[in-house]
Amino acid sequence: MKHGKISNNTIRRMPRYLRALDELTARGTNRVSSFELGHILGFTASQVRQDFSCFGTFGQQGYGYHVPALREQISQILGMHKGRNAILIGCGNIGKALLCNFDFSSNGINMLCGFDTNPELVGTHLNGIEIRPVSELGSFIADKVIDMAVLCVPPDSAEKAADALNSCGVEAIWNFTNADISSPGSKAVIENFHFSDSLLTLCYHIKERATRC
Amino acid sequence: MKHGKISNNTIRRMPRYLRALDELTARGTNRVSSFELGHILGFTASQVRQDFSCFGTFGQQGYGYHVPALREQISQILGMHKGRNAILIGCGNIGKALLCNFDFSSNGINMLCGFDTNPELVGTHLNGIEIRPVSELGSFIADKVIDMAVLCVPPDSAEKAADALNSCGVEAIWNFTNADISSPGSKAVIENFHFSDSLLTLCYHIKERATRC
DNA sequence: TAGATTGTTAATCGATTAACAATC
DNA sequence: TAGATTGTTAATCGATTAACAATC
Repeated sequence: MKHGKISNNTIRRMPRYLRALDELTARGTNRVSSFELGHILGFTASQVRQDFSCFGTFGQQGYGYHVPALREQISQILGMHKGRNAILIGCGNIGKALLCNFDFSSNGINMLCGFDTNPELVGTHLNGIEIRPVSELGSFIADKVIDMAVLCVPPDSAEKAADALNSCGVEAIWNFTNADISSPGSKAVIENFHFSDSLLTLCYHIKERATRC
Repeated sequence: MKHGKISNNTIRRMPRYLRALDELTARGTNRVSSFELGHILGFTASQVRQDFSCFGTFGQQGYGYHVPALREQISQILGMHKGRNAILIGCGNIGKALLCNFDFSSNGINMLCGFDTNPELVGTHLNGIEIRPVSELGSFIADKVIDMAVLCVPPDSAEKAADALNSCGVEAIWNFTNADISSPGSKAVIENFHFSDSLLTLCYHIKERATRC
């Protein structure tokens, strides 16, 4: 699978292709053209082909793309078969909702355990996942490969928690703290998930629409 | 406040400026240059000035920007003072976490009530917000202005729920269903919040990093 | 074979960066 | 006044779209 530097826009479109392909599979569709796939997602056929061509050649001239094969290719591109180990820090409302609700395993993630400072939570299980005391974080990570930490602590503890994870050698942080964590020496990849950024964007569009009418 | 067509990238940067300004305020900083503000967020000074210039002139030559004034301007741009009315559909784990956890009011949103089909939830309150039966959705909306619906139903009910909201004249949908809702006749603005898209992007970066080493 | 559709190269469009006169 | 920093225009860079030869 060739590739040089892939643009961020292209990378962010890959999970959307995956979702569209799953939808097509659910409908029993076996074959799709770049035009049709683009149409589902609101992209041009050109863009679809351009995106895929960054990673290799997955289609067939005159035919299009075989849905199950393309889905598999994209899932490879995204590294979904790697069985990444993850932990979750901060088992308050959001952390709890993620542990109980989000299907980590179908996205290729093994959620090993949660961590919290609250003694009432420590020792309990959420959706079969044990909650451990944050004090054990270092020793827990020490003898394992932890690819990802899902960070759900309150905003004011975010920076400190991120530093701790960085020094433990965690590869990636999925940041739900609503604080920007930008530890200067940070080596981990950070994916920020800011609820209010998304909400405020929506508010802007509501306002714009109102002033146009 | 002049403006023509603002690029999507610029709009999505506005909430981040807001967050950076709140951080500066918390530190007691009263004045900031485009360079400093950009530095916090990883943008160039040029980009910061270019972004703001889409909406007007908020700075002062030789001085920079007055932090509280700029914050207020951005909050105006985003329409945060409008007191938008919102409802939440689907009070399962994610819906519940949002109702209990997310500070709607500090983002200028009045969360009026939740809706669910589960008779055990109907009539209860979450964080002081009443849960009503979905059957009452139409009549509830009928005599009010509902600017936004936060959609937290299971993926397979997403399309149907979105259609219902559309026909009630809801302006905007904040979509947490992990399904793409793209009702062709849809007039509402839709902001998708897909957990797995974000997670898979992170997985990609982990994989890339691993293959580079 | 004729029709369809790919992968890729070239053209266009838009967004970011650089430069600089204006001015606080 | 001298220094700093804006707002804006011009230059560059990158991403999207269009076109088309290759070929299933």
